Amino acid sequence: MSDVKESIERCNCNVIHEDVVEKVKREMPEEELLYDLAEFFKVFGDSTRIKILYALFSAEMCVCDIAVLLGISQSAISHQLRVLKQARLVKYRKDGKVVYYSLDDDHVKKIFDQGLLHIQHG
Amino acid sequence: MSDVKESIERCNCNVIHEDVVEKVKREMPEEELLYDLAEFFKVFGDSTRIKILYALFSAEMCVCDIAVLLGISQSAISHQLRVLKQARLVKYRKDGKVVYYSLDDDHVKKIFDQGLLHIQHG
DNA sequence: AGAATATATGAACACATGAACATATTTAAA
DNA sequence: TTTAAATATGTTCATGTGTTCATATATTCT
Repeated sequence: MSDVKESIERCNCNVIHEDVVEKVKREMPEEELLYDLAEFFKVFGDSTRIKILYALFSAEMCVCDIAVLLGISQSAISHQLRVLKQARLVKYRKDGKVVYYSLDDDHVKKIFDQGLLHIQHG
Repeated sequence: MSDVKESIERCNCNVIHEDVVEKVKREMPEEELLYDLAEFFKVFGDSTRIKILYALFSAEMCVCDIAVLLGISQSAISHQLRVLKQARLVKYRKDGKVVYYSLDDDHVKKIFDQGLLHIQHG
């Protein structure tokens, strides 16, 4: 029987600090959690969605208001609201034909603030 | 002369809460800042980069170590480290042929923690 | 100087993604 | 029950992105 570990992890270089790699491997969260985290941040990786979220920091808004505010088509806004909804970042309330969206998360503001701190290179 | 504002912002719906839109418009940060913020979060929107950053939470590592740890090619790791470097999230130190990477930001951990809090739906 | 090693880089390819457009759905009013 | 209005959804298209492969650069060792 050949060594499994050896066949899986192959690298074209030799400087492997085994102790460091093992230590880090033990401290790393599960693969799936890190995947989910990346998916979560992917939602923030689009300026249209960022703008929508920032708008909702100020007030609850209907789809049309957001479209007018940002100068983007209603369809595009609706598609992005869907993404934000799936990520459980916004919630909505219906009033007749009009759908009002608002924030559904406390962490977003903190995350954005930390991001801004980094950008304004602190 | 036609009204400029009118020609720019056109929407196929009529339910526009002018007061809300104006209020939000005043409170919104500059367009460019929001764009930069989206660009910043875009860096976190990839699981390979998330893994690299989490690895560096535990220890300084050379490129090869990271490649072995994550089971990803040296080339791919190097490309992603470049992205992280450009975002000023990691720094490096050369020791002969070996290049050691480490974190260059205090906000990342806080941002990740907030992200995890959201995921583990709090 | 030449060989070997660690990392970086360029090009190509497969895949993901956002916007536009057309259309469907839902609700209210006539 | 038509009609109109607000929003949602499906499709298409152009663009962006991550990985691989090949190769370049840099550094050490002989």
